[in-house]
Amino acid sequence: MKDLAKYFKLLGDANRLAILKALDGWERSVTEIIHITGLSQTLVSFHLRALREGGIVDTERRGPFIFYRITYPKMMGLLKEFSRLFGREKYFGARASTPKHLQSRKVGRR
Amino acid sequence: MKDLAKYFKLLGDANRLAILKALDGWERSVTEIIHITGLSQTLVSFHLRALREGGIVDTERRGPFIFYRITYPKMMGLLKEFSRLFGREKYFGARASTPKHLQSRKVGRR
DNA sequence: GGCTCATATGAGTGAAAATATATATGAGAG
DNA sequence: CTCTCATATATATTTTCACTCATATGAGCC
Repeated sequence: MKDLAKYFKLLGDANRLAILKALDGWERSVTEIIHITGLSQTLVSFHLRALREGGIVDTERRGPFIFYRITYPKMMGLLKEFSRLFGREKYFGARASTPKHLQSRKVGRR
Repeated sequence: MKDLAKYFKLLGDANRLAILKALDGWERSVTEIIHITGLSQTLVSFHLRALREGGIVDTERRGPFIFYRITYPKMMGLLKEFSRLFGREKYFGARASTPKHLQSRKVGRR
């Protein structure tokens, strides 16, 4: 039971949810995540570490950038179902897009 | 976003998950929950309050007993999907049964 | 009324989690 | 090798949370 709770604990923070939403369907660099969420660099880095150590996100360094993506392809779908269940559809309905000068990549059909 | 995080925060505790599992498909009195989970009366009451105030469980008093049930019929299904997603199927695979001398009621097809 | 069983509440404590500030590391450009 | 940009980490502070202990409330029975 404990480890399942661990995953929900990770999802139980508004800033981490915002980060996951930013990653929905995309690979994104930390800088992008910072811009999309409006959170401070340290705070984003802090939460990314938590998500990474919890196994919820994956990373890959390419040049100076570190790209993050969601580990479990189906997770965002479940998040949206939860949203709907609780009458909070609006929050996970749309995915953030990417300013052109930033370098994220759409994640292939997974 | 905030309120969605609130729900996940509620799910992010092993004792609360144990309580929800005890309620899966059943209405249960507090005493039953105490016996099934093995948690102290105060602790169960404490977590039930959190779940109740978060809207995740409903209550109904019948005589001296207060029966608790899960508010969102589909929630346990989603919990199980999450479990599977993270490779934690075992935890929400089976539902607890009821000792005969206790008074819980199966919840109708919902 | 007083007694008992079922459950809730309030105050206090320790621990963990979120955040901020400061500093470090790692990669590429020149 | 130095400078800069991207990102991480260490430490301190603040806030939130789980838990316990003690006590209260509410319903039924005598």
